[in-house]
Amino acid sequence: MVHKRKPTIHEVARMAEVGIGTVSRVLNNHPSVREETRSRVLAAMENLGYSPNPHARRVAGGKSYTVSIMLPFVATEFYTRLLEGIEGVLLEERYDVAVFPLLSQSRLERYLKSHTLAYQTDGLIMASFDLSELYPGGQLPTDRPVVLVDAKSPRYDSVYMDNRLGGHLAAEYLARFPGGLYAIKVEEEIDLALSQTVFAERLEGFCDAAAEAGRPLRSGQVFKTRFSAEGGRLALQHFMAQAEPPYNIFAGADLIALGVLEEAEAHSLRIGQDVRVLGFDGQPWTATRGLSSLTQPVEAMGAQAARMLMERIHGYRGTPRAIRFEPTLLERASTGLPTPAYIP
Amino acid sequence: MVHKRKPTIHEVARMAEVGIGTVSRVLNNHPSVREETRSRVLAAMENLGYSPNPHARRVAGGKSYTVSIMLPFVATEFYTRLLEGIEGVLLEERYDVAVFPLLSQSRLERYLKSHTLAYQTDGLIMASFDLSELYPGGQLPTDRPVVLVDAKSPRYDSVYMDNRLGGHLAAEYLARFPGGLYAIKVEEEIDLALSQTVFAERLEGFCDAAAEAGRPLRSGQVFKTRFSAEGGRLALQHFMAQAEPPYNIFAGADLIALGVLEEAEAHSLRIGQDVRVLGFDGQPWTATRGLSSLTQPVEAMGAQAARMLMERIHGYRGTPRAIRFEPTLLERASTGLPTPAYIP
DNA sequence: CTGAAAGCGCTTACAG
DNA sequence: CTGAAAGCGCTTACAG
Repeated sequence: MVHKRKPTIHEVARMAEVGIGTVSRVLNNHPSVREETRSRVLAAMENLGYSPNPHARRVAGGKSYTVSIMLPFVATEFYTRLLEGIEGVLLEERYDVAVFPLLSQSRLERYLKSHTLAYQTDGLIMASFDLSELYPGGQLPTDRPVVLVDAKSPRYDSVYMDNRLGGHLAAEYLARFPGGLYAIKVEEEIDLALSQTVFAERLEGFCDAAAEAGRPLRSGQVFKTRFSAEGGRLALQHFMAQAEPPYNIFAGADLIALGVLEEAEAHSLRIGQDVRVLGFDGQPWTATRGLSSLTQPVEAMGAQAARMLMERIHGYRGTPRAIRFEPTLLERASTGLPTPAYIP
Repeated sequence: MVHKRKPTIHEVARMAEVGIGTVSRVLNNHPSVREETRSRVLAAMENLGYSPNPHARRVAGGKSYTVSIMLPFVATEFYTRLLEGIEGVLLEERYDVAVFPLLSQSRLERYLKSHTLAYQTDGLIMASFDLSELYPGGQLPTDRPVVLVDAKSPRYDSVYMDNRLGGHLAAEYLARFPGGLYAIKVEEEIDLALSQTVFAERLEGFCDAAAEAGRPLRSGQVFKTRFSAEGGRLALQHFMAQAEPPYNIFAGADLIALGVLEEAEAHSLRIGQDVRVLGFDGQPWTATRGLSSLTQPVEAMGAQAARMLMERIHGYRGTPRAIRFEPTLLERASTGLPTPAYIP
């Protein structure tokens, strides 16, 4: 496998019989290129298997055509889906993506120093960090455009989920069923200022709405655990030691709800009757497990954030915008919906 | 805060009263620069707050001065520590680091395509992937140097931990105590070919050595769970339902061992007597919890991998090397070692 | 040991 | 609409 040198803009220009300036113009979607010329250049690129050298573009143009995404080092499906959404629109815009999993705050600071890669990019998407806690004034030490996702700030464009509303919907829904109301409180062990509050918000919404429905939760009806399926198992054990079925459980997250399902099965409790459990997130796998869940359009949130960042990069200067997303309750077998007949 | 343009090599040259070529030479540690000249240039850089533009270096020199690290999107302390070790030596060598959390195989392939950032780097460190499963022939589609860490391959330099030995040591140690021998099997849910086998290896080593010691494990003495502290709690519950104390438990990972400790406390079992539990990893926090553990020099493994990669980048062409690291048994209160008196 | 110059692969006014 | 040329901030033979 002999590696011939990558073709450059010059070879493309020669083959398309134009100047290199023109090639550069089609590369950058410059409007003033005749359609006929453009397609000739495009054909030459295709033919040669040409792709522009990003480093050269950065030196010459002062732009990097890449965007940094900073997210907590927390390997949940949420971030996988979020990245999927973000990268989808960025790659379409021919932008590259550099992901920076933040393992600690010292890392954030290093990343933002001028000589590192992260700083050399054209914009920044930060996920799940409360900036006002990280920096006085809530302003990052960068002059590049910034968009927050799964977080809010008066200073930057932000895209966030209304987790409290999700908790509300959960309580209103579960309160309709016979039996006790229960909730699982997920402890967030993220250190430092990288604290997240999503689970706390969901639970608050749940407790508020439960009280409004005349069904306030006592402490025995809330079980605290870390984020794991096994935590859901422990929770159901705990509730079973307190009272008889049926149990109507708001798990706070799909993963936890999965554990509740597993433990219910181990005790031969009837799911959807003795135990009703409601997750949160709407992970793809909940469908096959028949798990009811408050679905989040995570990919859409990511895409939205990416689009707003592109607008900023392209020069938009308006005041910071905040886009709120709402979770949707999806009923399935785990809260009693009959399993639909299989229709081929 | 007015942003003045970053100083370039020209300004440094002028201030140091040398040519730009000389500045470049000290930047690259070229040997033929007089010591007096070098320090004059260094002083000018310091003075101006100069740092080289990495993109320009990449275009001009054809090198990127950055290394890609690919690792599974699994947020355990193991990877935090590994990165710490890798970045330590890389940053010292003035190399930048791009981290690529691999969320799926399709991502790996995209990353390795020629136009993306990952491909533009001078070398690649891959953590925890079994290459032979990912690619036929176990060879990555890149001509850059590659080093594997927490993995092995006949084709590339690799740095790995002898997990089986750790299991052995655990069994030999725990078999000395009165009471039954137990183990926790951690299920690895990593999808696709991104499968990991570390936990399986630890357990195999444990079971082999237990059998050799005349104490083979029956199926009731092994509990299967996902990677979570709550899994450790369930495990102890399970063992308690099988037999009376004492229990000598090999947890397979510190996080799981933590759950065992928590559950033991909840049942007022005496830790170090009724329950002896041994973790794996040697996480920093095990010290304060008095958890005995098989410690892994994770940072050292990372550093070793980084050094080997730098050698390759600098032109070393020898046959692939494999460096094996060994875990060390660290005794603490959780296996009965008396808590040491506090010495101020 | 060191300077001047050519060159890396692009972008972008400047003229036409 | 498009070409020729200057320039981005470096590296690296080439001469001294």
